[in-house]
Amino acid sequence: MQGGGSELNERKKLILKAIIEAHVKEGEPVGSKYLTQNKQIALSSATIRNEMAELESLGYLEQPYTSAGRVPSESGYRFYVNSLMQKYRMSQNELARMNALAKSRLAEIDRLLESATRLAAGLTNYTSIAIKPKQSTAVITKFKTVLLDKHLFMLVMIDGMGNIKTRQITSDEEINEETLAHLENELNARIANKRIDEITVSLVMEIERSFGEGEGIISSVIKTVCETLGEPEGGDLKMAGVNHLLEYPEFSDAREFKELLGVLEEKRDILKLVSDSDLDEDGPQVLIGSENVLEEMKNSTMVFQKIKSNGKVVGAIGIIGPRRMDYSKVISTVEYIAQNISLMLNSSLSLPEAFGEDEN
Amino acid sequence: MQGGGSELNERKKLILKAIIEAHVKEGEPVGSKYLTQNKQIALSSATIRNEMAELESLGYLEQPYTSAGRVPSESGYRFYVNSLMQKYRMSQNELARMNALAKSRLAEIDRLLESATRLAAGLTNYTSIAIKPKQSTAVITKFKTVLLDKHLFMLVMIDGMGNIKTRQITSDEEINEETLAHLENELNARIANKRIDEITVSLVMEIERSFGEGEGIISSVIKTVCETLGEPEGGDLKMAGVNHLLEYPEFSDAREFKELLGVLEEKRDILKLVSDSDLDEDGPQVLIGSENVLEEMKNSTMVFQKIKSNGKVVGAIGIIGPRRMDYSKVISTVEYIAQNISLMLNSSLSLPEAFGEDEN
DNA sequence: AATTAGCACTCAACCACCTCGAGTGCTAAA
DNA sequence: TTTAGCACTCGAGGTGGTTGAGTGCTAATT
Repeated sequence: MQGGGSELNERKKLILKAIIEAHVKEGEPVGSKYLTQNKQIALSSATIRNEMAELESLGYLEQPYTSAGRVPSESGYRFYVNSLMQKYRMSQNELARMNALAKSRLAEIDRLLESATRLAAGLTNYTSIAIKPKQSTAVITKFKTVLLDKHLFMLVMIDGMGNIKTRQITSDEEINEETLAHLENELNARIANKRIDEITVSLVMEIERSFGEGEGIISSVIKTVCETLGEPEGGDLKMAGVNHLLEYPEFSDAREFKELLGVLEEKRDILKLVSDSDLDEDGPQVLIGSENVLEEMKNSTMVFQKIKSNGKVVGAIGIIGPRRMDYSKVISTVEYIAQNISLMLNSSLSLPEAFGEDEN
Repeated sequence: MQGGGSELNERKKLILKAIIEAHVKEGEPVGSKYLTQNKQIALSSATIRNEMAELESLGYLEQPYTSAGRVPSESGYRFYVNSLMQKYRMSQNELARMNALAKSRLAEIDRLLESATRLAAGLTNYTSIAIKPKQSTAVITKFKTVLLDKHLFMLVMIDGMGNIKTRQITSDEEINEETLAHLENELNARIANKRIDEITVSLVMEIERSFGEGEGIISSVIKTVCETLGEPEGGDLKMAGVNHLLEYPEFSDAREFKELLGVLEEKRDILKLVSDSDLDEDGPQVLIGSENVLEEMKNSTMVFQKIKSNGKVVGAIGIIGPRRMDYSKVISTVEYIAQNISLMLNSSLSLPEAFGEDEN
């Protein structure tokens, strides 16, 4: 289905490329006559028709109905992306907007990803998503506490991946700095670096015993910790530019669009899709139509790239649109943004290896 | 346009109510014959027709075209909501789902609102939004710092409204606990309780002077603080169940739906709409069609209620759907959820009044 | 052998026309 | 005051015809 395309001579490649680019631009089936306008193809419509017929029997083109023009098939797009496509040249304006992101120097990955989605959606006119994978917060390596009020404090947890999570916890009893410091020590001594199944009742009781009184908060703290460890958690998905999709006739069918929207809102499936994808692949990944496992996306294309910080995947940024998509532009954009973010994260001085060897 | 409806006799009210409820259920214009099936209305179709004609001339009904049935007008819905509607009785199942939210005991308003939107969308089958108003973080009353790593720390800021914001800040130089404690003190002494226009360069220089060395971080800290104060910030909008809207024929027109989606994504306008609404109104507020100022929402209805914690508005929860909406159910749902959340927030022991008099 | 002109054929899109029926307003009878 | 009866309106939906872009095939041309 995908066999390298070495069976295609140069002329077929030229025609296929022209058809795809015309179709992407116009959104309509491309006929033989239309292609004769193309200066690169100095052939009569009849000859082009013959070539098109062959390209169709090879599976690269499809005909919506007899006597309509041709439309690229999934394999057609795939071959185009793999072999035919030229690199997209960014305009000055586009470059400027991307670089503005880099200059913003947002430290938190959450806020950075949010800006990145908005940017990607704005540049491409498709829907953009940003993903933080559901990394298993297997253990918490370090606890910190901050007293906010007599009855309220904040628990800061740093996990093995260098993620920082905060939760606010209220207490009926009054809390003072000492109690909190004590709590912090106990947590770091007894709970830190333990998996959820290693947090036993006796462990909790030990902590409670070490508190003379004021042990009221402990159970809610432990509950919070366990929730943080246990939750499928982390898996977060932001999106922007959903409304762009409605500009494309492909999504004028409400039912289909509703399904896609449902998947995007549900988040779970998309997160899985990205997590399951080839981990070692550093560059942009392109899933065309049914290459997406999800039934609801069989008429869409997703382009995404993982974002690495110090060798670890910390997120991904992607674009979702119709199968008929400006692949060249989208792929370049995703690639450029993802690379920039990775760069920004790496330059803001490494975190991970520094953890755990610190004090505690 | 809206005049109390005292001009309507009981029979007209009965017919108007029946028309609206039939139209909400069926989604199509309601004819006089259809209404004769209604046991409550023991009249012939001809009589009903006469009444309908009068209701139309009073502005409560509209006719899509001669010889179609009648459709409620905006004023019709408005009158229905104000005077005709009966209280919706929740089913056991619905009550159970709402109470599950109350039991979750989420402390942070963000996460609470997120759960609430999902619930509201699920219960009503419309789109639900949750809003945190852009309260002017005019001043920060208290700073806290947490050292996370040699080159990274977290700045915790508590503003006048009791909101807690955290930002991570990286530094090229190494940071130690003492530097950080010093920084915290300086911030609390010099920056706390100052408006953004009161933070002068000389103030910053004073702080820098008080640091022998390691003053490298100060500028980025101040920058972060100013960003936090200056940003329109805070205004946050979550939504859920957008795809539900596509089930209603009202939104099958892609262009219109795209506009609504655009407004929802842009967030700004919706936030403004809710912020501008009657502050003193405690109950649910219903904006039908063009009662929404936004052009894009003139065919939609928004029902929302503010959420108060200790007398202050800390958010709102709402439903957006077509004008033809199950008002009774939606209003009850919004009301119930909003009340529950307010209750939860109040029961988790007051914050605001405790701030500022603490230490610092 | 490869290319092209020519031609018959196909089929969605478009339009004009028609029928159907739900629903109306009005009038006159009950 | 209510209702039966009737002529009328008008969108929805179906039919049939035309148009034209596009095809595949064949035969002529290079």
